[in-house]
Amino acid sequence: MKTAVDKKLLAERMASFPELCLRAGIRVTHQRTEVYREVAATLEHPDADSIYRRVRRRIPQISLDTVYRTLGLFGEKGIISRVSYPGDRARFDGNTGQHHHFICTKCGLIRDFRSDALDAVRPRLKNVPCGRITSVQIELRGLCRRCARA
Amino acid sequence: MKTAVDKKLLAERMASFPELCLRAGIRVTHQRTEVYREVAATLEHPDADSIYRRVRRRIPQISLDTVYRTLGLFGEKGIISRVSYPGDRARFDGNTGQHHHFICTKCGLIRDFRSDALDAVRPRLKNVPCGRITSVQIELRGLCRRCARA
DNA sequence: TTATGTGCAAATCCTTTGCAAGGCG
DNA sequence: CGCCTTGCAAAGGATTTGCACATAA
Repeated sequence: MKTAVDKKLLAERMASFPELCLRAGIRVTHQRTEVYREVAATLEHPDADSIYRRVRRRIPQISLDTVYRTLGLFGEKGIISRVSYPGDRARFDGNTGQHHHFICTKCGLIRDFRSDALDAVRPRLKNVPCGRITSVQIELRGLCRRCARA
Repeated sequence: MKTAVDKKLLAERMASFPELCLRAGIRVTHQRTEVYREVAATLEHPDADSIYRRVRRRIPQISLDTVYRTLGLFGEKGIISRVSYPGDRARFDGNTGQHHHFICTKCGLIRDFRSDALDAVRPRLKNVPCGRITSVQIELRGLCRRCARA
């Protein structure tokens, strides 16, 4: 299964990183750049510890708490998004565009997907008895192909 | 805002509890009955500690870990459902039927809702490139009426 | 009676925080 | 240079676990 982001997309994301920081009013540091790179480079929705381990390959002396602080900050500023599922730790996603999630209930795999059919649901939500709606996200749960086979 | 489940619905849920345990292959105990009652009685999606505090009014000597174990077990067996949102602890919901969630991004309020329009989306998901889909859940994020006013 | 469930206490895991030193703008 | 960031170490909070006793079936 494909786990790495397309090389060109990654390059674009990395190129826009200083701009993202500027708009967010935060400084560009070596640590932040590498944390962003790891989140932006994978389709796997890694947790904080995985990111820590991967970033250490480039910055051996980085500390786990810096990774946590950085991820929390990025999440707050909308530079990445934060995802969480019952019984699981927080996970992070470099894809901040409109998308939905498929979650395998057996192995925990999370996969982004887009769907025009699903996006079309949005206008139908006028009659839902809530306040002001800012986002619509659909979660599909089930078994991924690999787990379905087993 | 309404926070308690309709009396009649609660009575039905309590009446079906022994049956639910039987099907799940677990024993009916005083503690489990009261933990279930608290989750089944509220629309508020309480966390483990709230449930602990409420159940203690009926069983003062119950321990927090029993509440955790019970909630975890109920979640596994599908007797209640477990919900979680980024940066928040686990929360529990006595409504196991098909429904969706509205989440207030400011105050954390979670509200169940049903929607035929949303349910209609389900058949359109054939072409989503995932494995076998067992549930479709839609999450609306935004501001609840109270927060929108402020 | 016998497998299950409970309470207690301690452990574990994830995450956050205070503070002094370092580095970006 | 001044404020923002980092690393370290320690704290914090939620949740889980081992074990002996209690209890539902």
